[in-house]
Amino acid sequence: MLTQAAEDYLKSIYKLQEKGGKVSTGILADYLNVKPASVTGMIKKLKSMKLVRHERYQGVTLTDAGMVIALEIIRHHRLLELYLFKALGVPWDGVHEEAEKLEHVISEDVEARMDAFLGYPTTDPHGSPIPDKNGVVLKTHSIPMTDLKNGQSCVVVEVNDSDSALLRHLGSFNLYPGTAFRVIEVAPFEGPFTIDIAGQQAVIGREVAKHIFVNNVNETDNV
Amino acid sequence: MLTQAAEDYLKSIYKLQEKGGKVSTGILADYLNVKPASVTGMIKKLKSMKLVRHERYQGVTLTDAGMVIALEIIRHHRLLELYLFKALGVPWDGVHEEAEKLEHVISEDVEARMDAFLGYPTTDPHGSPIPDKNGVVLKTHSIPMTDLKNGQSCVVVEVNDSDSALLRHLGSFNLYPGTAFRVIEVAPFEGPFTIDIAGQQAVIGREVAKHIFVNNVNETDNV
DNA sequence: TATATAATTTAGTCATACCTAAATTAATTT
DNA sequence: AAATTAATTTAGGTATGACTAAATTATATA
Repeated sequence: MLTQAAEDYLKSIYKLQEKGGKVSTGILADYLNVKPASVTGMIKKLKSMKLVRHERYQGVTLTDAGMVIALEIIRHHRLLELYLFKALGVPWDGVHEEAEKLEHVISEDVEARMDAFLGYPTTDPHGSPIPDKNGVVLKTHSIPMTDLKNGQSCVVVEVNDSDSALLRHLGSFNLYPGTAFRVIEVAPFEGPFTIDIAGQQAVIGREVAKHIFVNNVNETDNV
Repeated sequence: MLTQAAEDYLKSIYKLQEKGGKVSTGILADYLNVKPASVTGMIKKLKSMKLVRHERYQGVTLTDAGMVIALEIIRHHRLLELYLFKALGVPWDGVHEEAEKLEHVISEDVEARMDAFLGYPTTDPHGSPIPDKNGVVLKTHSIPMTDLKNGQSCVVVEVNDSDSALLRHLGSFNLYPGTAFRVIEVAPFEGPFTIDIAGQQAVIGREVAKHIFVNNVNETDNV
C-alpha cells in the first residue's frame, strides 16, 4: 500500500499533466503547498517504485502503473464528492475538502456500493468526469468561458473545484454544470461578462470566468 | 489536531478502562498490536498534553479532556458503522474495519448529516451505545450469555464487534441485537449452549458465548 | 530475606515526509 | 561568451511513531 502523501503526489502529477505542459518540481511544489526540495525527495521514491519517469531538471511523467493509481484516487475522490452531495446533502463548495481526506481510506467495497447507489454516474458535482473502474475517463469537449463572445449561448460543463469561495459565488447564480446561459455583454480581452441565466442577469468577472468551462456554444437571437 | 495514533490510544484506553481494571502498558500494547515500549512513549506524549494520568508502573487513566476526545472518536466510529450498515448495506461483519479508518477523517458536519439521516440512533449494529454529541453514553444492563442457565430466555443486547469471523458466525444464526432466544440445554461451567431462536435450534460454544451480552432474562415454559 | 520472574521504562534505531540552507545546473540577459 | 537569475538538487536536520535490546522496578517464590 502507498502512503497518503505518495497518492497525493501521483494525483497531482496527473492533474498537472492533463492541464498540459511538463510537470516541474516547482509547479508540483506550489500545487501541493510543499517546498521544491521535498518534491525532489518524493519523486525519487516514486521513481524507485516505477510509478513516475524523471530526468534531472526535466520534470516528471506518470508511468502506466502510476497512471492507474492516480486514476483510482481520482475516481475515489469524485465518487465521494458526488455521494456526499447527493446522499448527505453536503453543499457543493464543501465536498472537495471532505473527499480529499476520505479518498485515501475508503475501501473498494464501499466505493462500489456508493457507485451503485448513485447509478454509476460519469461526472462529479463540479462536472469533472469520474473515471470508471478500469480507469477510462470520458473526455468532454469544453472551452473556457473567457473565449465566449457577445450573444453566444452555452451550457456549463465543468467548474474548478478547489476554491470553495468561488463555488459559493457560482452557486448564488445557479451556475452549476448543466446550467445554460447567454452572454449579453463583454468587451474583448478585458472586463467582466454580463450574462443571462434563465432570465436572471449576472455579472461574472474574468478571473472567475477562467474557472468555468462550457460547451454547446451557439449564436442565439436576442430576446 | 491530534494524530491518528494518539486518537487510537485514547479510544483504546477508554475501552479497556470500561472493561474494568487498571490499564497497564502491556495490556494496551496487546490491544493495539504494538510493543510495550512504544506504548510508554505515546503515554508520555499524551500525559504532556494532559489527556491521561500516569504514574510509572501504575497504569494509565483518561483525564476529563482525554475522555471527551475518546468519546468523540467512539461516537464517530459507531455512527459510521451504523451508517455503512443501513445506508450502504455493508455487512455487519465488515463495518468495524471500515469505520476504523474513517473515524479519524470524518468531519463534524458529515457526522451530523449521517446522524440526522439515521434518526439520531442510540446503538450501532453490534448493540454498542453511540455517545451523543455531548459525550453522554446510555448504559445498558446486560450479562454475558455464559451466565445463562437451562430454560432461561433473553434478548441479545450487544456482541463483540472486533472479530469479523465471529460476527459472520452469529449472523448465520440471526443472533443480532434485538434477537430473542431460549437456552434449551447447557452443562454448568462447561460445554456448549443449545438454544432456540425463533423455532430454530443452534449450538453456541462457550468461547463464542463469552462475546454475546443479553438482558430481559426470564424463566419460560418449555414449548 | 534473597532470588527468580514478570512488567515497565530507557536508550538508541529506523522509515516517512517534511523543512532550511547551500550547491549545482539551466536559462536569460548583456 | 560571461554573468546574472531562476530552477532544481543535495545535504543535513526535525517530528512522529514504530522497533529492539538493555536496564530498571515490582512481584512472587523459595
